[in-house]
Amino acid sequence: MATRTRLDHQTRQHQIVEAARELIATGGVDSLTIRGLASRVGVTEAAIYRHVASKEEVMLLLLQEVQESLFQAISRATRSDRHALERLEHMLQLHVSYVELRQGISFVVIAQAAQFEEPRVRSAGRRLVEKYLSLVSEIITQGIERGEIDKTVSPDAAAMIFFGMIQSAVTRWLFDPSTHPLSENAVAMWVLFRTSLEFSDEDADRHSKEEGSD
Amino acid sequence: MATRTRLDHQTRQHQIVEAARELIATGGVDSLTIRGLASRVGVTEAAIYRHVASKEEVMLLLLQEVQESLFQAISRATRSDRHALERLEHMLQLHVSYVELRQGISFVVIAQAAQFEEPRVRSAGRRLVEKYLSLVSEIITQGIERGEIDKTVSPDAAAMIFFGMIQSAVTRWLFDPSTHPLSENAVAMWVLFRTSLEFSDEDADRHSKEEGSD
DNA sequence: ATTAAGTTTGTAAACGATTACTAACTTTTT
DNA sequence: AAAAAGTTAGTAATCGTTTACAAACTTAAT
Repeated sequence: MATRTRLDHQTRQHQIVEAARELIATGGVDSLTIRGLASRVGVTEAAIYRHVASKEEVMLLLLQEVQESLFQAISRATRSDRHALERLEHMLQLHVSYVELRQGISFVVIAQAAQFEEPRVRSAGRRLVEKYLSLVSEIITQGIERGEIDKTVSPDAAAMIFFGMIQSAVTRWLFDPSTHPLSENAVAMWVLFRTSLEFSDEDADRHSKEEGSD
Repeated sequence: MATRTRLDHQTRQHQIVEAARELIATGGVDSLTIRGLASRVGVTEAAIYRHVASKEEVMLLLLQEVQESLFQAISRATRSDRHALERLEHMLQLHVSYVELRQGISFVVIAQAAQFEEPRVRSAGRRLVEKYLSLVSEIITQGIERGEIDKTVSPDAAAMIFFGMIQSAVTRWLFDPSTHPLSENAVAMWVLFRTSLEFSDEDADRHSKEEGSD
């Protein structure tokens, strides 16, 4: 029988990133230390450096992991065969579930990256935010082209409001999760926000046309 | 003249809080250290403890200062003789100016307080957010009562979107101030968001006073 | 098949630097 | 004189990181 105790490099690195995520989730960014990582992974501090160059790299890997897992989580909402407003609502719901599952780690990591001095960490955080905004903005742009969203809507501004809705909901939720349920607040905001994306009643005849290719 | 030493004490304490603000503004929350405070105030580290019990108290005082200065900054927009939408727009503008002036420390401090373990710091941050939301919510409620805002609007949800707009604008701005001007993005979002507060065309009682000036 | 060399992954122990904070003493203010 | 506010000098603890070394496994040469 082969010995299973051996773990390859990538697995360990992944363990480290996961440990980083758990540390931050339970104790905030200040709880992310090499000692804490070592303790949680179950090895010595020096062993951490076998799989990671520095604490800064842990932060970069974590940022990368957050980006991948977040976009993975909301990917189901981006199928373009649905109505734009439905996609956005679904996306909001998936995003909220993701935040709850990961205990608001994305918010904390982004806020931390924004005050980092180190350019690589900063730009990793910046790219994450910009990529998210682009995704939302694209859905809205497509919705306008298809006549599902009012054409006077600025896609970029709408994307920022969408992102901001999640930020404000998470902020409140981080302070007091029990009295500020995430999905409840998110839904309440969405109900309001979607009215600004929908058509005014003046142009109501156009929205009922059948969708045609090209 | 026999000036009270207590007043001097408060002056020094105020210097310390201001130094804390500057440290965070330039280098993030990690830059807030007793050593850094002492260096900026121009005294030794031990002298800091003559006016402040602990670093935690610095954080509490800073939270308090942020709350006072923020509400001071936006107070001009809360005069109830104006149209609710005008008040909100003015408030957004004043808030944005405040963030620019203080280099976004309100955002940073709130995000930090949200991940603090210490209950006093946490609840100080929570109260700040809740007080802000209440203020916005009240303006909207008043606007509904006066018939200036659609009565189907949920004041609490609208307040959270309002708060979220600032958060998303500041987030982007912290990452890249030059390419994401704060007020520009804020105005773009406001233009969109206000449409969800205004009346639908169902009630043809057309209010033709957009500016409201006499 | 055995041996030799190389790689990977771990350890124990320490590194210098920095953290928040304190005790004891001196200076300044009232 | 007494209180307030400053200093010097130090604490123990923790930080990220490095060094020296060893066991385990892989590969190559004999």
